[in-house]
Amino acid sequence: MLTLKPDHSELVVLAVLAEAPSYGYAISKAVAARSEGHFRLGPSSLYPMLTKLEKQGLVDTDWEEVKADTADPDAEGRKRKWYRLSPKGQKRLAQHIEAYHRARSILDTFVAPATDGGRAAG
Amino acid sequence: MLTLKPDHSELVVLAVLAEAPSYGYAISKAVAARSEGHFRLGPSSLYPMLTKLEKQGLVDTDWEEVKADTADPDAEGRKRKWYRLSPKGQKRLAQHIEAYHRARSILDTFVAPATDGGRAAG
DNA sequence: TGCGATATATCGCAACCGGATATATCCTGT
DNA sequence: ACAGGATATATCCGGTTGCGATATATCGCA
Repeated sequence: MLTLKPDHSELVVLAVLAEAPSYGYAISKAVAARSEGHFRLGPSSLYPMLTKLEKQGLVDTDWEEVKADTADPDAEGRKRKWYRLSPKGQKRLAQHIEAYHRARSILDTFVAPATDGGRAAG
Repeated sequence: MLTLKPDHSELVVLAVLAEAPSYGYAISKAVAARSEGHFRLGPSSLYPMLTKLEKQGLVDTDWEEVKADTADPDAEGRKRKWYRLSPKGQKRLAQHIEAYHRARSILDTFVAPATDGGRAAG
């Protein structure tokens, strides 16, 4: 049973992370760049999803301290949370891709002008 | 700007109605049949949407009296609400299809293994 | 010193989907 | 005559999702 509305956002994020580990802000930019600005993933959509992915064990995380150019070695710098695709996440991505391909082929039959089968009224 | 999650249900219903006028129950069956059972549109999803389409003027409606085989001519039979795509609905369908095609081509670039452009971190 | 970009995160609203439920008629088999 | 399944439309409600608005804080540059 296919979902009529597959979670494209999750697919996209997992696909981006499949190429290389990344962090929230960079993922947001990467999605916009790769889609030539057609897809946007704002903070309010992205971060809750990343948290969800983390809870589900689809991604592993690490904090990076982006130290400022300061003399004080104890100074707290900007923090960057890196996300890596876990093996579980890779399997999930494969499932997403397969589901997307099936949904796509079926949707294509609806979008394409019908030749014979499947009249509207039964 | 593309929606990551286009309303596929609406696209499907409009596409079915583009072939021929139909009514709720038949649309539900047609969707299941054309998708070989992979897409399902149950009453609780379909009827609110048809009502929405009607309110937006995307479909025109007519009630059909499906008279039973009875002697009484005044007997109330089963009612069937037919939906026809309006010109406005045809335009909307065209927009849906165009949006779907764009979303599909972009999603394909995410799904396909990347060759060079658009690294995750930037 | 200030401002835009970087960076993460939550709140709350609206939309959507689907299970459960309600109502009523038609058709077929027994 | 009756039962049961198919036909046919419709609402209620809860879970999920997505997003605008908002909050906080640092970095880099002029």
